[in-house]
Amino acid sequence: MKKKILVVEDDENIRTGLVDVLESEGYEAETASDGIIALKVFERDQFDMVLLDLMMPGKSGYDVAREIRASGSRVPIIMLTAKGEEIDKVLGLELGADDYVTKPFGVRELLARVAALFRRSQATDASVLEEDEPAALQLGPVEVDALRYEARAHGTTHSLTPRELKLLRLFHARPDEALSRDFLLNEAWGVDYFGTTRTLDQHIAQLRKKVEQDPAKPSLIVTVHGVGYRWLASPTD
Amino acid sequence: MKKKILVVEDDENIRTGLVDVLESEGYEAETASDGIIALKVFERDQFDMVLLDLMMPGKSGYDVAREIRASGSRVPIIMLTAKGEEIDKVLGLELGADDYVTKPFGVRELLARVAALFRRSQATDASVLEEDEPAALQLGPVEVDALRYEARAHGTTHSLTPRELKLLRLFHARPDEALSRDFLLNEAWGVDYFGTTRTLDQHIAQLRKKVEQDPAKPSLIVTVHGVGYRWLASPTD
DNA sequence: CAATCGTTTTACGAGGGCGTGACGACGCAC
DNA sequence: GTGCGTCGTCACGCCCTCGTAAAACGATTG
Repeated sequence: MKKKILVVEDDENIRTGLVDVLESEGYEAETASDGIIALKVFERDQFDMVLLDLMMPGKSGYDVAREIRASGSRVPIIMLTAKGEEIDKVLGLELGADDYVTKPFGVRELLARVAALFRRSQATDASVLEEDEPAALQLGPVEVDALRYEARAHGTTHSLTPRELKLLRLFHARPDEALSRDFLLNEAWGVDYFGTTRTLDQHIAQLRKKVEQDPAKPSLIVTVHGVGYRWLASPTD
Repeated sequence: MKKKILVVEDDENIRTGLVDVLESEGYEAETASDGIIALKVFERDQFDMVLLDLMMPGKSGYDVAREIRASGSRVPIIMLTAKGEEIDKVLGLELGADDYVTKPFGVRELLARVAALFRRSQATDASVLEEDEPAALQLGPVEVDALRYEARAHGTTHSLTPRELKLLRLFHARPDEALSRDFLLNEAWGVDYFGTTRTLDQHIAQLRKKVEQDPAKPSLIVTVHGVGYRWLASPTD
C-alpha cells in the first residue's frame, strides 16, 4: 500500500539522507549505489517511483533511465542533476524522465516534486478507479457502485471504505469460491503486511453489517472454518 | 492516422508533461525548446497542430505564430500563456492563433481544447467560442452563473472566486462520483502545482460556506474519507 | 505606500478508519 | 461431553485524514 521508491545515488550521505526524508514522509525507500545494481534491484522488485542520480560511476543515470524505459516500464522517474549539467538531454522522449531536481536541492522542494509527480502519474485520468476495474458490481442481491463508494442491499445503501470496496472486488472476482485468509490479506492489504488475523474478521464483520440481511446469520459472506471466507453467489434464502 | 502535434515550450517540465499527456491520448508529439528551433522543425515536418508558449527567450510565440502564418500554413495553433499576459493580442487575425490556454492549466482542460480545435478546424471556419464551458450550471439546488462568477443557493447568492468556479465545474462534469484529491488538484490547479493537500480542503470549506445549507453538515459536497470529495446530485434532505 | 482580495500556508483540533487484544462462542475431532 | 483451535464481537487507542480559523503571502489597485 505504501508507495515504494527506488533511490539510485552513489554518494552515501545523500543516499541515506534521501531515504530518511522519504521514509519520514511515509514512503518506503530502497537504494542502489550505482546503475548496475539499480537495474538489478528494479528488475527484482516493483517500484512506484525512481529517483535517479545523473552522474554516477559506471552506468549513468541516463543509461539507467533508458534501459528502464526499454524494458517497457512507465514508472515515474525523477532525475537528480548537478547544476550546470545538460538537462536538455535529460528530459524529452529519448530518455523518458518525468521531472528533475538540481542539486543541491531543498528537502521540501524534492518532496513537493515527488508528491506532484505521483499526482500527475496516477490521476490524469478522471476517476478513482484503476484500469480495468468495473465501476459497478453486482453480487447477488448487492449492488456496488465503485465510483460512489456505495453498496445497496435490501433497500438500504451504505457508504463503503476503500478497504471494504477492495474486499468486495475480491469476492466479485471469484464468487462461490472459498478464499483463504492469506489470500484475502495479501490481496487487500499487500504482501508485506503482517497483521493480526483478527483484522480481517473485523472488516468482514463490518461488511456483513452493511450487506447482510441478518449480520448474525450470514447468508452472503459465509465463513469456511479453518480456511477463510466465501461469497455465496446464489443465496438459498 | 495519428495526429501530430508540435509542442513549443522552453520550460522542460511543462514540455515533457505535455508530451506525456498528449501521447497517452494517442497523439504523436514532437517538441522544440525555443522559437528558432520550432520554425526549423515546423518547416521540416508536417504537423496537425501547434501548441505554442507565448513567452520564450529569443523568438516569442507571437513571432513564431506570425511566421507560420506568413509561410502560408493554416495549421491550428493553441497559445499557452501565463496568467496576466496580454491575450488580446494573441487572438485575432493578425496573429492567427486559434485558441489559448492560460498556465497553469489542467490536463483535461487542455485535452478538451485540443480535441475541440481539431473538430473545429475539420469543419469549415473557426470561431473561438468556448464551447466546452457552459456559462450556466445547475447542480441540484445550486445555480451557477459562470459569467458573473456567482452561485445562487437556498435563496442567497454568493460571488465565486475563479478557483471555486473551477471546482464547481469539475463537480458538475461528474456528479455523484467520488473525485480523488489527486484528480481535483490536477484539474483545478494544474499538474505542475506543488502545494499542500490542505489547500484543497480550504477551498472546499469556502465552497460549502457558500452553497451548503448547513456547512457543518454538508449535504451537497460530501467527503469520501481516504479518497476525495463527492457532489451529491440528489440530496436526500 | 496602504488597502484589498484571492490564495496558500500553518497550526491545532476533531473525527474516522483501522489494527489490536480480551474474551466468549462456536465448530470440529475424539 | 471434553478439549482445542478458530472465529465473532466488543472496546479501546493509535494514527492518518480532514475541518477550520488565523496568519502570511502575492498580486492588483487606488
